[in-house]
Amino acid sequence: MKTVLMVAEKPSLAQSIARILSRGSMSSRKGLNGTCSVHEYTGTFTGQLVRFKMTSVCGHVMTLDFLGKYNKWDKVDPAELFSQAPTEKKEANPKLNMVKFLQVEGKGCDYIVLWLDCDKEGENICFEVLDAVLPVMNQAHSGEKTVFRARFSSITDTDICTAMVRLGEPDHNEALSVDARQELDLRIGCAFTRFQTKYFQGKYGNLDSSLISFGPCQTPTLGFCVERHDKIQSFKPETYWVLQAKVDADKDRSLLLDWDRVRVFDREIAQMFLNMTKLEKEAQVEATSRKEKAKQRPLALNTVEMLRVASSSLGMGPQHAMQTAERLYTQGYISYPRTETTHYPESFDLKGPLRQQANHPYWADTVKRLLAEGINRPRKGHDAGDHPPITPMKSATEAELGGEAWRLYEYITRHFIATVSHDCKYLQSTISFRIGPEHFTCTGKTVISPGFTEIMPWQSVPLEESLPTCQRGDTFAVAEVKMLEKQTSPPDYLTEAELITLMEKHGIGTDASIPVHINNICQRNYVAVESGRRLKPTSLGIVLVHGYYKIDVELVLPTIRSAVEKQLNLIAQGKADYRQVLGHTLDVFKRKFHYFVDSIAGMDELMEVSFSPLAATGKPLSRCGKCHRFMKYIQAKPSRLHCSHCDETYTLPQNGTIKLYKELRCPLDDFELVLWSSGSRGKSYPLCPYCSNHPPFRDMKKGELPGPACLSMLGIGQCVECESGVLVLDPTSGPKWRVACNRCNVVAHCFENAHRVRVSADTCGTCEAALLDVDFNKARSPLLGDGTQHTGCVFCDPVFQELVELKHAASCHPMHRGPGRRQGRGRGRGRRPAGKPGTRRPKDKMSALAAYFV
DNA sequence: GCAAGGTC
Repeated sequence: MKTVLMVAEKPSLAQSIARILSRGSMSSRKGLNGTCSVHEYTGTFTGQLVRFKMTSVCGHVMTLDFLGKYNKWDKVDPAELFSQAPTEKKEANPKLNMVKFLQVEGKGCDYIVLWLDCDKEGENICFEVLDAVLPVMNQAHSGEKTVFRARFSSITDTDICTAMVRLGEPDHNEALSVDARQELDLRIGCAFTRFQTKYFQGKYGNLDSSLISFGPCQTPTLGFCVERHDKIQSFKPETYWVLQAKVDADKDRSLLLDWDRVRVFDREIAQMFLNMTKLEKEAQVEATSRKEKAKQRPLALNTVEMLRVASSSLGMGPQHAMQTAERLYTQGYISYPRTETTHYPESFDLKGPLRQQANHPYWADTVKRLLAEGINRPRKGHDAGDHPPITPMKSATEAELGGEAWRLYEYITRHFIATVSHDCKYLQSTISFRIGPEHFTCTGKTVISPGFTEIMPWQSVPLEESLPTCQRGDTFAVAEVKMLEKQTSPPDYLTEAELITLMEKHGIGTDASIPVHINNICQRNYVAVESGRRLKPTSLGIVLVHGYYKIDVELVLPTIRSAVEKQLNLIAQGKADYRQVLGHTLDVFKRKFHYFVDSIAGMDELMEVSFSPLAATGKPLSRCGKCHRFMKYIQAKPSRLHCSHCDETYTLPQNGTIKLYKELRCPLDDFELVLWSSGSRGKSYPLCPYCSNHPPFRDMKKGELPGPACLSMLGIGQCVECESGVLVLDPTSGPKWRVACNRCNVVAHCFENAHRVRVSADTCGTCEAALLDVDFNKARSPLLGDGTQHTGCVFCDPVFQELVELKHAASCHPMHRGPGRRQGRGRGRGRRPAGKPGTRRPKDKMSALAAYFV
């Protein structure tokens, strides 16, 4: 029997589609990566009985990156990234082993049906799947078609079954347009980001951002926030005047009337209108109206609307809201949370999910009534053909979900119930008055039936006293006419919800990536989230955007993306050549880049105002090995040492504190050593600022710590647990002395209360580790007799063995540690494992250490 | 270390 491999874009869709096509009779198993499942069943395909294997990928299989050597920031001129630097496709998520998985499942299959999402990205993934799978599939008989594309617009029985009988072919042009987008984003984003970062980080010490990034989505996103900031800054309040009239309605009730002119900006004119009305005793009723109006129930919920409400009403950031929604989805409480669609397909069973809510403590009454009296069909929304709107799938209580997840679930559920409820109906009464020559109006609303506002009370029409009944020609006594002086007020900072709306309107990002872009500009310190989730740009964010305004405003305009996308669409439609569009667009941006580099002084002028030069930042810490002057320690991210005399900067390990280390100097380069430590219970080790930036040994990675020069004074021998680590004495750890591995989290506690511990120049005759020279405290010396000094091997010496206890550093939370590392505590009694068979270690310590790195 | 786009 022949086999048909079918691939969807994500595991959940593979399951839904397989269930529909197999009519529920399938057998399922997990794939080798533990994430994707394979659903198998038999059926007919092109008139023959076949075995179907339905599985999925997890989004993109591959991602685009530069060849490794072009990722060295110090060695590559960012301008090269526009054309010279070659790119390669790498597995998007190596942990998932997607290519291997597809090949295991695809081996021996005869046909393939691609069920990827029906958008350009999905079309591109089709070809990623084919690249992986075609080489291992059975060879086709001559002329026989083996590759098919299913096109569907919703995940319903009819749509899926129709797609299955009308299989087509994957669209190469659409896939190419995505290839082009990937390459453009990569080349342009990385070139600008690297240039800006290096340029400004090399000049300013208090930027407080380890990266100064640029991107066709994130930069316009930041642009929106700064645009609002500028509006606030340049706002000039204006004074205006309004007339307010009050008439007597009943004995003890008066009505406030709104002026039909709303407001005027000229005091004298306002005064003139006041004078003309003030003398009038009566207000004439000119007209009355009573209209039944409706407040529409909401459209079914899609991702972007959910994120807006989560931010504005629940106070949850988009990234967090999305994570919470994903958890609710995987636990089965809600349907798939990433969708653009606000329309339920005709065949969608609305009553099923509603019935689930019929006994919920908070809304059972409303739901039961809806079920008994009949639900209202949801409004017609937009069908993007991806997934149904976000729908609660099973009932849940606050206790069950807890906190944030509950609040989001509650909103989703209330919103869903609202979409099948009736509109809110109310009566709007209006009375138009004339006082002298001026016209005034009074309106009032009374609810006829609350409809959906019952389940969404925050949307309800506010209760108002009803207006008095009257008709044209009636008069009311004027109680008062007065002139109020008011001022226009500036807009407030952009709310996250407003920003989402702007991004959606300008096509910046997608429902899945909008939260990521917002998160990026926050994390990079371009904007800060203020109360009410308003986004206030930082001085860095403002300087960046104003700099783009000065140099090349297109870099920050929202049209930067849509203009490129227009070109990409030509590729997708087959109207333009992929190579040509790519080459042309890269050429345009390459010119922009060179102009930007040439004009960077314009942005720099703005930087100077807000930030201090490297030389003026930080405090003197350690001496430079070249000029022997003090270098300054700059604590702001990324922490580093700067020698203003040599104009050199040396980056330091992050996330820890740096101190001077005993004024010792590195024997290789004469730089003063510094001591890095992380947290109170973490590790610490000395390092040479020069060695760790300019590794003296081949193949030693930059930033690998501590530098071998320092190890030469403190290294003891190979780690007892990991392959490549070196055990290093932590010379600051006394009186609870420690020896720690420079790679893994092995820590040995030893020689408690010893006065002094030093690494000796001699090595152990048995295991070749460096000997330790220990001065014990006289009163507590473990040595026989009254000796206080002992030299020996920490692994082999019988005296020392009793004094060494092996542990693991608490530098990271146990939850995040890999499984193999938690070997518990144990006394480091055993001998150090012998070297690899057949390898003889050189005696000399320096060359022994070099052997680890070369 | 960088982009944006999928998804877990």
